Amino acid sequence: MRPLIHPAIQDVPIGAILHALSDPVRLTIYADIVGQERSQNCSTFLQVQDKAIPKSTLSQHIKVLREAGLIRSERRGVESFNLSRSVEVDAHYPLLIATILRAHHTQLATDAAKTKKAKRKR
Amino acid sequence: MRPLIHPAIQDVPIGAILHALSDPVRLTIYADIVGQERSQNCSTFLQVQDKAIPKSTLSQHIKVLREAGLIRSERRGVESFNLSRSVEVDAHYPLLIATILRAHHTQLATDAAKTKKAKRKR
DNA sequence: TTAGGAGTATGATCAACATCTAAATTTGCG
DNA sequence: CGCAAATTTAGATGTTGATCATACTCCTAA
Repeated sequence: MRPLIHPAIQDVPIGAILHALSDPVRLTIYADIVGQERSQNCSTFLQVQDKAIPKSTLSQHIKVLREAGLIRSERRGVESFNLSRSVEVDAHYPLLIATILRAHHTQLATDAAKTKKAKRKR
Repeated sequence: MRPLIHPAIQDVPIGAILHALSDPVRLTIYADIVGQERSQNCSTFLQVQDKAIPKSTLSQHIKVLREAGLIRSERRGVESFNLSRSVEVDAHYPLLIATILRAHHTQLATDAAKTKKAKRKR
């Protein structure tokens, strides 16, 4: 297996980061990785938003996040752990991650409110 | 011509915003619109980064920005002016725009430095 | 040493996107 | 009215992206 690619943040175009996080599945996974203190192994994400995801799909998503410089994947024995590179990203693009994640949470809350309102109307 | 679509910010998924700004051409155009106090007509952007862009392509990019809730297009006579909706976006997703634009500028600076260094090596 | 589990690579498929040319639409003006 | 200017739409094309099934590589434990 080829070694995993972990680019330096300066070499990652901002567009690649935005693209990586523009996918709802990836944004959810990434929010999870950042949120957890401990790093996560892949299998943690086999369920995203009540939807089962095949492990190959998952692996692709994680690859995109990794090659956007957002996470680091470390192999420990059989499994590999994914941890956020937010310190590095913050150093180069201050507040970027925090702001996007905040927007993500805002949206989750907004969506929940909408669902509630829709139910009330029925 | 159909009326232009200007969604409410709450109805725009964060992914749509990130996707709209993940394209380098669009990010450049958007940065320009936000940067200018006065709104811009389309023809302003016929040149982006030393590259000529056909009007129709430009129109598409502006449409994506508009439907991501990022800009407002107003027709005045024959032409249409584009202005940033940053106040509205800020209200819903605080700091999002400023942070992304800052990252964009950082990247421009970094790239310039790289080019300079590459030239020095020759 | 080998069976099994974790993750990755490959390749297929379908959808979405970026780009362009050409044609259509809208508006202002003679 | 009828033309010209600014922009949008339509249609075509090549590219990238998302998703999945399958096959593969590594590592570990029995």
